[in-house]
Amino acid sequence: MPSFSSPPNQQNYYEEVWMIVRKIPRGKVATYGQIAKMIPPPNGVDIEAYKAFAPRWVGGAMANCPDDVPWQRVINSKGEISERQGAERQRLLLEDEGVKFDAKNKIDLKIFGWSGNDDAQPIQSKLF
DNA sequence: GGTGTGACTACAT
DNA sequence: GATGTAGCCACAC
Repeated sequence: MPSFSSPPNQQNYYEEVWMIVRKIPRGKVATYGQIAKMIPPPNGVDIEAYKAFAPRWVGGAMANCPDDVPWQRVINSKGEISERQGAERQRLLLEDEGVKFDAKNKIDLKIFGWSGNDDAQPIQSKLF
């Protein structure tokens, strides 16, 4: 596997990515950039560099994710599945979860996009 | 130690 | 909206 990251720090970063991905509720999807923004850059990494490459690190995390991580819920910023081996299975898994694809095989992030707070469905009577 | 590359994104044209 | 380009990390060869 390519694995453009192996150091302990990066492995730890991977675990953070997986933790967030596991938090994505069924029927919702998140983008690489969205996940990247939820995770602070590792120590020693410039924020600018992180901002530019974090999405790829998330992609690397997905490439090495355990089987219990719903990697299929992680897509690119366009709301489409990044083509690769297994992309077909990814679409099937998402459809099985209730995620709908449009004519262009794209997902409407306005509907299925994950805000990052799965336990805050009621906008009322929550914190604040 | 230079070069290519990877499940990306944002901005410009 | 579809292309093209910049951004700039870590790894394999």
